[in-house]
Amino acid sequence: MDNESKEEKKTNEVEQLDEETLFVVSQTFKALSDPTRIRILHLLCEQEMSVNQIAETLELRQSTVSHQLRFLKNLRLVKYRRAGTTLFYSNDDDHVINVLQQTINHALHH
Amino acid sequence: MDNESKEEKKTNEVEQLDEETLFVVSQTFKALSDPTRIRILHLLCEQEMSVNQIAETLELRQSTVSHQLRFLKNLRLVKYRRAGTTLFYSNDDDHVINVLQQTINHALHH
DNA sequence: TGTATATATGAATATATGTGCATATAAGGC
DNA sequence: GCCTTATATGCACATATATTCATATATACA
Repeated sequence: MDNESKEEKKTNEVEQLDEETLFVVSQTFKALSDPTRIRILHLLCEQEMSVNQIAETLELRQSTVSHQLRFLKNLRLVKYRRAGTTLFYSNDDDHVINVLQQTINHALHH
Repeated sequence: MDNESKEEKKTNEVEQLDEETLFVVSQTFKALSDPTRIRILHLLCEQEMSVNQIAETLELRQSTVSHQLRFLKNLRLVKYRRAGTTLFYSNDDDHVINVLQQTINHALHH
């Protein structure tokens, strides 16, 4: 009989998720569960943008955008580069962006 | 010059998401943003299970599981089949399950 | 019809979350 | 240094969410 490994399951038994994995996964999806954050990430898929540009494009308050960018930054989903007083934000997690695009396309074509 | 279509973007301009798409996408990710629902869906990936089986396996109250299953059922992420007084729940959306597994694997191997 | 078992539901509660206002910080130009 | 511009942050508030208890519903069976 085969030895058990983390990647395999026993007969008829599903491995349970450890707490850390559960936390990371739920946090990731939480980032994608808010319409404002989805709009921001969708913008940043294709180009980098300053906080004010994002706010103007999406018709949101500057503080709202800044708050959400902090959220996304903490999860390392976005990064920024400074140019004077302006911060240009951009995508920093291809896996998550990919998952987002997949799901958007799935929703659009249905 | 090419005509514009819903699927293409103008030069340097990202198409904005319509409200319905935004709602569907955010709801989908909201379903995956809670640890309890993740655990339930992860269980149901591989096998169908009754409400009580889920509750026992995950050490949750019956009512908690039932509430979350209703949530997942409303989004058509799970379905059930009746056998007497017992309801066997199972996965009903391969796309979402796929996205979940992808992200779990991404989290596990990092 | 009555009882047992499985599941669903409503109300209550504690907690999390998103947004806006006001203000702080930071960088650049004068 | 002062002023302007861009962004971040703390607080307050309204709303959403997850869980629990108690109870309702539904099916099977004697």
